[in-house]
Amino acid sequence: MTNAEILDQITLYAQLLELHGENPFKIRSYHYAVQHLEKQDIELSKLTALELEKLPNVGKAIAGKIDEARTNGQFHQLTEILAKTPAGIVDMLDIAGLGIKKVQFLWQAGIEDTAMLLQACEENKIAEMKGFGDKTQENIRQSLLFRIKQEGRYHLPEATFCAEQLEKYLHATLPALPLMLVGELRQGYETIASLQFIADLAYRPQVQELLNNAPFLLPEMPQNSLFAWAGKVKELGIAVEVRFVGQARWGSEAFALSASPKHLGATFKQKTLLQMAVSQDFATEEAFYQSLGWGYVPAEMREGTFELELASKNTLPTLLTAKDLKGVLHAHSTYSDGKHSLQQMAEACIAEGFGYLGITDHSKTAMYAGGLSEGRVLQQIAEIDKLNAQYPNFRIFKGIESDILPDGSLDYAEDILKKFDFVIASIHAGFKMTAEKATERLIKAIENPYTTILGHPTGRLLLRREGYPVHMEKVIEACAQNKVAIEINANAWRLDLDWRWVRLALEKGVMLSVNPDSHSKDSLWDMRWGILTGRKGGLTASRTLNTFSTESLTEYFNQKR
DNA sequence: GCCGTTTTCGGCCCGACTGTTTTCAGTCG
Repeated sequence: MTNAEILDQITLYAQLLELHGENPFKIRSYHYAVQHLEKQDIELSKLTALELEKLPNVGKAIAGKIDEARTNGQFHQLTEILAKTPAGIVDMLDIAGLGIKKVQFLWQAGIEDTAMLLQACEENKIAEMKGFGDKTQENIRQSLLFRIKQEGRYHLPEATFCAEQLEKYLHATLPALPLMLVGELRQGYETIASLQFIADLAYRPQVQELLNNAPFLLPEMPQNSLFAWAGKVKELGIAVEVRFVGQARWGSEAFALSASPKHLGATFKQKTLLQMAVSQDFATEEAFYQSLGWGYVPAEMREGTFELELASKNTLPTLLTAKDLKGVLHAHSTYSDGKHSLQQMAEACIAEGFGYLGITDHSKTAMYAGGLSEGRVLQQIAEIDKLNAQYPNFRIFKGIESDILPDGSLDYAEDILKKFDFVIASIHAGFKMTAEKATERLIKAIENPYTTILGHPTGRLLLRREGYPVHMEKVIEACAQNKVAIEINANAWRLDLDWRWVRLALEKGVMLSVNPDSHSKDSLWDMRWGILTGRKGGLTASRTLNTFSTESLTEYFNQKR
């Protein structure tokens, strides 16, 4: 059992205790324990019961629950309290804008699930309840509608994990099986509803047999069509489809299943691309594009927009790949809310073959994340100097993720700001803004001479909350004017800048930076999700800040300052 | 429930923001 799974159980238990009116101090100690354990670089499932008890903020009671959870899957106190709580109430705890107190109140009022809650909102009943009001009701309604819209969608890492699991599983028995990921995951969308593959038709009986017996899959009934296997991944529920295709038509089908409707519907000599592809047998997608006299369009780019013209003129760019990246910008350490020390982060980057790390802990306003006071900034800078002296072929850049304050200013005075090599400016609080206000706030931060990179421009959390509304054209224009790069925050919950804006940023001459926003050394390669996002928008290595060599990046930072 | 001790009970208690209120409760990062 992973740390996250164990800690999720403890957090849920604490929420339920609060819902049932337990002592607040007791509840707080569960939250404290989780908060501290999240930052510990240890594997909970590997510690002995005695070692667990010795951890800070963990005593006999919590150690016992962790121990039971990892052996039995769930500790019995959680099982019991869940049995006393309607499932719909537990579900409500996840809705943005609803905390324990409000859920408690709704429960007492007889509203026991989200369907009832939505209906009550539509009937204007929530606004009339004590402690609620028009705005709260509307916020709840919006959260519920957002959830409904996102239902059945998954973040890239979990979808990718399932896809890789399936590939490994089939190849374990059939190493030579031609199998290819197609569909939305291959196209690199920010969230995923289903996994699609094509497999060689000649292997159909064996593959169907294997899939029907896969311990992690649930076949759809009735099953076993002649051309496809359908089902879902048991635990996650994500849909899976494997289509059987002969080698002769492999390219035709791969193409038909790995492009957006607009790309498929684009016309070529009075026919759509889809018609062109399926009316003939193409063994490879390359052969299909060649038959049009076009360059090969990578699956991520097949959106039916700018790529069509570039393909027809054979001027498609060579897209960014993982091996182009020379370093990591935007990472946190134990100075703020990261899990690993500055030195551990640096050494993890060295181990991955990177040439530099731009460390960017939170700034002082981000109290909840242990943001750095001026004193701590100076301390960190001193440590960076010391470490840099130790590493001959590696460089730590002094950075900060500075909060953009409500008025658009940055978080430190000039004497501190000028000590950094670079500054990522991000909004972390005060999301309730009109698009005008948000745009103005961002532009003021972009115009600050110390801002090097604009961090996660909309603040969205995929499948969880919409970002603040932004007039993105204006923000991109301001970045172009002020030579500020824009981050593609590669955390799979963000992927912000959205790929739909990458092209405009490139056209305006804005540099992009694929940033992992790492809070531990294990998440440096979250950058892979950002690479996908960039590729969808046509991002190339030369326009990506962290493909620069250490020397070029130093020069870039110096010029900016 | 955890911690720390003047060692077995008493103290623990973020802070900005929002939307309710009419001085504050609830939420959230």
